[in-house]
Amino acid sequence: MKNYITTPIYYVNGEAHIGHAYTTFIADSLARYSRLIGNETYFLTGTDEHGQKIEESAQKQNKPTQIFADEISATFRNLWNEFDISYDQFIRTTDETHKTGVQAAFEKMYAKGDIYKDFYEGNYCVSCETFFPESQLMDGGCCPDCGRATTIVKEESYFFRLSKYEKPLLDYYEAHPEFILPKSRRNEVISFVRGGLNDLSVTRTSFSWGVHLPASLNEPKHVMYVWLDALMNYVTALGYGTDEANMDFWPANVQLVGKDILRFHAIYWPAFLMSLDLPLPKHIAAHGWWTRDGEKMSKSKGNVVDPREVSQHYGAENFRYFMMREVPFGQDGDFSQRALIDRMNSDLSNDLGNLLNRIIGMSEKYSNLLVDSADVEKFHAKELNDAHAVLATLEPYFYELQLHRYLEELWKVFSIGNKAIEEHAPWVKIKEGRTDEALATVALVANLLAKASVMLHAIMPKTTATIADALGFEITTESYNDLIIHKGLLKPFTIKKVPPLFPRVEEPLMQEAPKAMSEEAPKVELKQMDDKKVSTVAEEGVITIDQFFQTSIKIGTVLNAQEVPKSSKLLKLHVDLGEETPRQIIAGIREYYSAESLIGTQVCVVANLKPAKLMGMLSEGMVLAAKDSEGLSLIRPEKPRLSGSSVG
RNA sequence: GGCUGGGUAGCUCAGCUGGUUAGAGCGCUGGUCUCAUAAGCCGGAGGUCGGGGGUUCGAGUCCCCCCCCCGCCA
Repeated sequence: MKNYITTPIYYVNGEAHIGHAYTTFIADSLARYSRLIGNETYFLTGTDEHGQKIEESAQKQNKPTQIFADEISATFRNLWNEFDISYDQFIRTTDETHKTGVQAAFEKMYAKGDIYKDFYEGNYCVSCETFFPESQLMDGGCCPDCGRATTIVKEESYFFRLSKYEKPLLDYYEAHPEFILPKSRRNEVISFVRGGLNDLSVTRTSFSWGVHLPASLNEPKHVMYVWLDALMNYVTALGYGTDEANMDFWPANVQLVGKDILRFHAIYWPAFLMSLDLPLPKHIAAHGWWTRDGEKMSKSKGNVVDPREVSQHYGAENFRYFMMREVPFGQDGDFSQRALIDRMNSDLSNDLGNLLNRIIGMSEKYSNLLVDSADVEKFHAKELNDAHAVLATLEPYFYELQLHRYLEELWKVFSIGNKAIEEHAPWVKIKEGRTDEALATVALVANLLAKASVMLHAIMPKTTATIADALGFEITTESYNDLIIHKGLLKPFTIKKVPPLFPRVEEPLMQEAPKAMSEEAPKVELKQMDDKKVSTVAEEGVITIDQFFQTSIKIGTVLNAQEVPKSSKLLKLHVDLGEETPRQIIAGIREYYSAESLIGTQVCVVANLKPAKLMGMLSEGMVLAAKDSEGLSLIRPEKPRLSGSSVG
């Protein structure tokens, strides 16, 4: 079977970040898995280098555009090389073969009548390389995507008849429910297409850094729209429009994209392919974003995760394991050193690494490091069966891109191993003279580790190669067939003593990201939790003194305060109300008060409010504050009072 | 505002077409072994399944209303 896997080509307007790494890790894992199980596999990545933005960035740096593109492109390629990404080709849209291929495609679409010449007038955002209709612009004519100013551009342009493909696309989505993954994204695309598709302007005359139109059209002023240019890379890489050398890999099996560029890949791209009479890829798979410590990453906050830095401190494959294991495909993930460390310690050190050490230790003591599978089936048929049952369930997860589930299931094999050792206690058997039984248990675990390593190989290629080496075999398609498909066992071997593969990590190894106070502070209405209660109690806006005193307001001293992750509004406070334990109060005041500034100060707290959960945390009270258009002001005692003093 | 998806243990989530005491991993906690990376194994605590109505012999699972969160579109 032929299997073609692609990442998007990355735009060379900035350096690689965790998002690029994530996409590439997934794609690499898919490619490695595909090769392991014996598929003929082609894995493509590369860089997208055309467009006005690149031209301008190069000018700013006073560099020829090509040199600028060369440099940034190289940073991506170098990073992937450092990460041992197993790409078969690194395409660049400035490659001559690519340009030729795109021109061939353009010619074909034109000949078919899918591309025609007209005029385009509209508000153009240089940064996003996109025209926006008047109705979509923000105040002052700014771009709805990036917020930068747009300019009115009228230019001669060629158009692609996207409207013609509205119906065929909808039919295709309908007939191929697995085309767009995950499903939630599919709904978005369908509803977008149902809203109607306009023809797409696919050439520009306002700049020149792009693929020129085919000579046959004699249009030297025009260059191609970057997205037409860029999307075509997936087939020009296989030789479309040139030597066609690898076109038998088309259609692609999985084309990975970030959720931000799904629309281009799920609408424009299949429409282009239909126009070219090429089959559509099996899956367009959109993954989510990463945040850090619950916050969006941005350069201005200085909390961007540098994949190189993480890998230097924690190990590239550990990082990679973490990303694959932590997040269901399509969902956003959160990177934190704590989460990474927890994963490494509990999954890698405790379950996997320690298990290997256990059998190294035993075989050294009991059999001079010799491991023989001869008696495994005799004494451990059950464990072996259980493990094979687990291994047999794994494959679909990979095809569904559910790598986190894949790994979760795979880990059951290590659990079987750890339990088997416990249950059969080889150290006891040895004392009883039942050496063959003890050694069978060791051999069982060696085989479990071997099998699991094979299945983990796509995610952690180097680490699993080390394990395999220690267990006297090599991870290849042959050993996959032998150990997994045919449920074979390891030949007798001498186990190699290796130092712990995953030393436990106790403390964060990297400097923490600066805790950014939300500097943009969007004006959002604070949720007044008790608005409704007050209004129901207060008929006609008047209450009795008794009703008022139903509310217990007390003076509290803030002992501790910290930002609530994933929330721009909330602070978590620990407030002393003179009770045995301080109250935890989640207060929506973060936009106006920093956590530090509150510690040690006094506030007024509604003490008998029914506890409520905010962002999953219990809030045992409400801090009183006054609010107007200027913002929020906490109500505080004029002079310090004892914690717990009542107000009224 | 319109349309998706979702709100289940401290955290991250599983729970197919409604059916015994609602599950997993991590975390917490009690116990225990000693081959091992203070790892492993066994046990435990912890959930009015967002709220309210309804259908049903029976609802986390179906219907209606409401609240909240993410996303897409306006």
